[in-house]
Amino acid sequence: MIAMVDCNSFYASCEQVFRPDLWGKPVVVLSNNDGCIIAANKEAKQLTHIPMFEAVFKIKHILIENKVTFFSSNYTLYGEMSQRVMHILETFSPSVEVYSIDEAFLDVHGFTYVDLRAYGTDIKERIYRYTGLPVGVGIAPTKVLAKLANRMSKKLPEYNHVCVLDTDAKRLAALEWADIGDIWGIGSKHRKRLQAIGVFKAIDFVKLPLAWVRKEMTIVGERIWKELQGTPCIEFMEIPNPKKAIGTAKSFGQKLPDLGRIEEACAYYITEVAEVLRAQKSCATYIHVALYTNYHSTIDKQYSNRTTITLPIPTHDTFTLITHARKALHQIYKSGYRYKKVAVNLTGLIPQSHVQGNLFEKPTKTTDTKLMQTLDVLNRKFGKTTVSSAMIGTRVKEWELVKKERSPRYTTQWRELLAIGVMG
DNA sequence: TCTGGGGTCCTAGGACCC
DNA sequence: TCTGGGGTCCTAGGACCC
Repeated sequence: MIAMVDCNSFYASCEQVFRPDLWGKPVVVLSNNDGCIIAANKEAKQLTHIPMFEAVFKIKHILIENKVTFFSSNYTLYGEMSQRVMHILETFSPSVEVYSIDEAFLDVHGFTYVDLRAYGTDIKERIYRYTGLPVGVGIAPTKVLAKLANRMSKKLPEYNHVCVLDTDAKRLAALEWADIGDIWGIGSKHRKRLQAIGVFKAIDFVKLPLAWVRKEMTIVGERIWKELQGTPCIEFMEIPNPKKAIGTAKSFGQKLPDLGRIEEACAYYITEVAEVLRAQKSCATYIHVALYTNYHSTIDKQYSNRTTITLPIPTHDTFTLITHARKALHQIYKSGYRYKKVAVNLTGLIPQSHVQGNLFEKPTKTTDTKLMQTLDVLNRKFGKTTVSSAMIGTRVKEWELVKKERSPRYTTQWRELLAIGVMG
């Protein structure tokens, strides 16, 4: 059996933990640049005219009319709250797969003498008591079914956020209940195609011939089909695989026509991704750089382009990566446009211990990590970009993200700790 | 004026190898 | 008339996840 634990409206809940005055009131969290809504709590979701991912400027009046509190995203806070939840989960099972910032699978096979419903309730209550975050728990024989159980735990009040599918009768009842689009791995495209042939419920889906599913939905669909029947096909991954690509593609806070400014942003993004690359002890073989104008705009001229550079020797050296990224940027930049986004991506990631040199250069030259190690230590201790390449510039970062309504980083900054007022 | 970001996996097709 | 067979690697595009 597998348990699936998922935090309710995670980002919004994190904000509410530190704001008791907002308990029971509608709260939403905005994307980078405060562009659209990416999370909403139960109360905000009940206001049906707040669609997810809608542009904020279009519905700001609705938010204000309904007294919805909105926050810029505060990933420092959410990341740290997530770690607290994951640490608690590790006390419940020797084997935990952290699936995303707010979800984890727990391996509970062999828990023969454990009452799984009581176990799930214990998880839910302990997390709430220790962190203030509400979660749902679904327990079932496969991951896809555990995901479904988790959904039922939240949607059907009688479960009270803990649902166990431990018999075939319960499994079939769950398949009768679930809409096809509710199934993990079936997105909007497949949902529409399935509905077109009369498949509306999960139970209809498992009645389809496997050959059809395989042909129309590839092996991905086949796995979902089998998992819904109770046959595990999706591996439990306690130790995450190393990343195959590390990239960043953030929109600028404002549109930038000037190559110099874009170079600074590009160097900054490379600095960020190179740090992640080194943390994983990998080196990159390829750098992809892409440049975009604002495709939503009807008044700006549109242009976008991308290019890939193959490094002579794979590296994780920030300075080498910046040099090549800059070359790539120069290849695709055209003047006369107002740019909105630059994207950098590192791929062809290999372990740093496996870097091959070429005829003219030894690999040690590009993976001599002492300088980079020192840089990482300093920046970790004294703050991001305490020491960095001059390419990121010293001017005001015009490209920086807009975050007008960010809450304090309550759990990671001494100066932003929650202050409790004393009456009288 | 203003519209997110970071990933994964799978398949088909092209280029190439022997 | 009629043109092999077995394989790898890479990329683009599609679909999905949170």
